[in-house]
Amino acid sequence: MPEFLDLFSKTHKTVRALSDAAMRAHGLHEGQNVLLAALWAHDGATPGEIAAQVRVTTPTVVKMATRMTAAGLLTRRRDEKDNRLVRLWLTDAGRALQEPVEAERHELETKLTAGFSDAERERLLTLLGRVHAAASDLSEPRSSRR
Amino acid sequence: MPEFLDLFSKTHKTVRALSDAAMRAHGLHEGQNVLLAALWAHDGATPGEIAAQVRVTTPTVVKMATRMTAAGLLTRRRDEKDNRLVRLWLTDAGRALQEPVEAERHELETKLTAGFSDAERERLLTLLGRVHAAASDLSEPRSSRR
DNA sequence: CGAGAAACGTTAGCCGGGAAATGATTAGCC
DNA sequence: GGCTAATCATTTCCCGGCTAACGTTTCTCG
Repeated sequence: MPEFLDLFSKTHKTVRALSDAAMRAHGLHEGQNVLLAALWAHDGATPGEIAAQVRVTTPTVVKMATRMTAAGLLTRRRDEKDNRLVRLWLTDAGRALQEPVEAERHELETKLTAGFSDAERERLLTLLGRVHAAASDLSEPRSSRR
Repeated sequence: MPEFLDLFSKTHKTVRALSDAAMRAHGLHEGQNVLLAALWAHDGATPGEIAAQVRVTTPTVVKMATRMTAAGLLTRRRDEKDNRLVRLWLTDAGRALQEPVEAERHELETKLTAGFSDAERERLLTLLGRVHAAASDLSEPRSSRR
């Protein structure tokens, strides 16, 4: 199996497990933190907006929002001016998670790159960034080519 | 949001989408290729063995095996000596996918690291490997510490 | 103004992945 | 030898993610 692909997915799996456990400690499921992050930055966003920003499909956001509403983290309300839109609003509980969750994620990041010098950390980000750019180009060949 | 965690998950998402599309071209769903790879290396393995090797839970393998059996990629047969065990055997169709699928994944890997010098590629693998090691240690603190 | 097009959210159905409970079979030990 | 332990696979139920189909509401254009 390809070296990079293999290592990359293995790494992702273990990192994801850690992230999952860290979020669970705050009563969240993996992935819900990114939806919350979108609202922390822009409360009252619509499912479509969030989906686009988080790079996920709208149905995914809708389902997560349903569960998170049931969990008391946010509320749904239709936009009064444009009744096609639905806006998601944080509850106090949802807002209260911002600081502890952000701290938790920052701590995880620190632990994962413990032992890295600033230069190494920088190199890793740069190289990963190039892979990301290459992957993005492959999935949606923007610009260039004629 | 943490820099590395963010970039890492974004990259994984796009890479995964590419991998998914590539596998779909061969009639597979994302992830099924790793199960097949396990069988290509050791036909007749049990769900538990595969799960351990692929770092996934047994139920996941069982469910995938059910679908892949229905798709004609493999067959289930209980071990004659130990009837608790179930052994998964490749069908001709499952075996026939090895070469094209491996080629496809190798090609994807090449495309993702296009433009990388050998040294850069090596650095990326090394750095990712360190993150993987750190994550593994965090999830199951083996050895050390007293 | 009114009908068709466009923009949104929602639902349904599938897949991979996990935890917990169940069921069957074998291993071990008194 | 028989009863309890351990070992496996399987089932059930969640969650995140995607695609496709659907229903509403708003736009737009004749």
